[in-house]
Amino acid sequence: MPGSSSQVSIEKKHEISGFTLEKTVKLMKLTFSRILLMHQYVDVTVDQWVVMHILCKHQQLSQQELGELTFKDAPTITRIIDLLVQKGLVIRSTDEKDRRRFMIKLTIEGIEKYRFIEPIVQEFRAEAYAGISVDELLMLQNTLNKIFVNLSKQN
Amino acid sequence: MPGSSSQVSIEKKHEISGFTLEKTVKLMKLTFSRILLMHQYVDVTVDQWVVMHILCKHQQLSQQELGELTFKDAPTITRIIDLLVQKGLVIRSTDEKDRRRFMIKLTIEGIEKYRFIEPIVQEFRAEAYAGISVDELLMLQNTLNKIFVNLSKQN
DNA sequence: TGCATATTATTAGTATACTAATTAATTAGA
DNA sequence: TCTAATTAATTAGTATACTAATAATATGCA
Repeated sequence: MPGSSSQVSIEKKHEISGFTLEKTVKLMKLTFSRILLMHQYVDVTVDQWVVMHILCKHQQLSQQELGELTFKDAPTITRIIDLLVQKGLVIRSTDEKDRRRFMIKLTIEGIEKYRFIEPIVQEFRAEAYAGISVDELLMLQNTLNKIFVNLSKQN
Repeated sequence: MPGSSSQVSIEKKHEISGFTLEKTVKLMKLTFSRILLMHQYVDVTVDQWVVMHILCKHQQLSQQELGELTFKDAPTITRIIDLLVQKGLVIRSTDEKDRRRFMIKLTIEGIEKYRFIEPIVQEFRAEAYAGISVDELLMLQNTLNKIFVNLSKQN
């Protein structure tokens, strides 16, 4: 019975909650965080590193741009930048064209620290994705993007 | 050249960071949280609801068991339970067999509230997973589990 | 041109996540 | 039986996420 089959599929579909997604992300972040902690030279958190990663890629960005690219809200960006400034890893300077805006960039020390951490990240990813083919990871990416797009329509 | 092909695949694999995973989870949680906020009767956060969900499924659990099943750490469980007790949604009672342990269960009100929220969750999931087949979601689940298992070996 | 509206960053408050430490209770082993 | 080791929950501290509000600045429109 086609209707019965469809009903079963819908119920099966709804069993798959965000729980698996969330706990996997949590474990990834937790593991990566612990790996960072093992290096004495490393004094940045996972999220601080994410910000540094984006800055290294783009050279200089406003806090707003940073927030968009890292998918973090403004107050959180402000706080992360505050901490990175304290650690001497980024510089916050005013934008000549807009006095409300700050431009953020990595210091020399920030770039060096980023470069030190990068291979650690690669190592971590190799472990996380061990035994998973590129095709499978691309499919994962694809499905996640579908979910993201679905929910972006809501916001 | 076989070596060259292998090298390209490895590089491609390492571009896929946890970023897509994390931002999707964040958007899911954020969207769900906003949907909950739209209902006046609902005064629980996403994470509080997750705890209630597990309690409804298992009737009564220790805090430790709750933490394991929700993948949350002990201090966080303590705080969430504190808030749920304040809201009159769960009861915390001592375990007769072990005086260090508390047993947690939903109140009548807690069960009612859970029942009220459940269809909201289903609705949310339907939106998040729109246009995604059951097979694709199962593959998603499968890949996530592989990552989880990979990293569980580290901890 | 002037003012209403929008924007950028910050502050404050609440909730959650993680580490470290502590206390009281339980377990394991000599 | 006694004690060292382990366990369950809590407290404290730091970091991040989200909402709401605010002040200063920029933009849009009459």
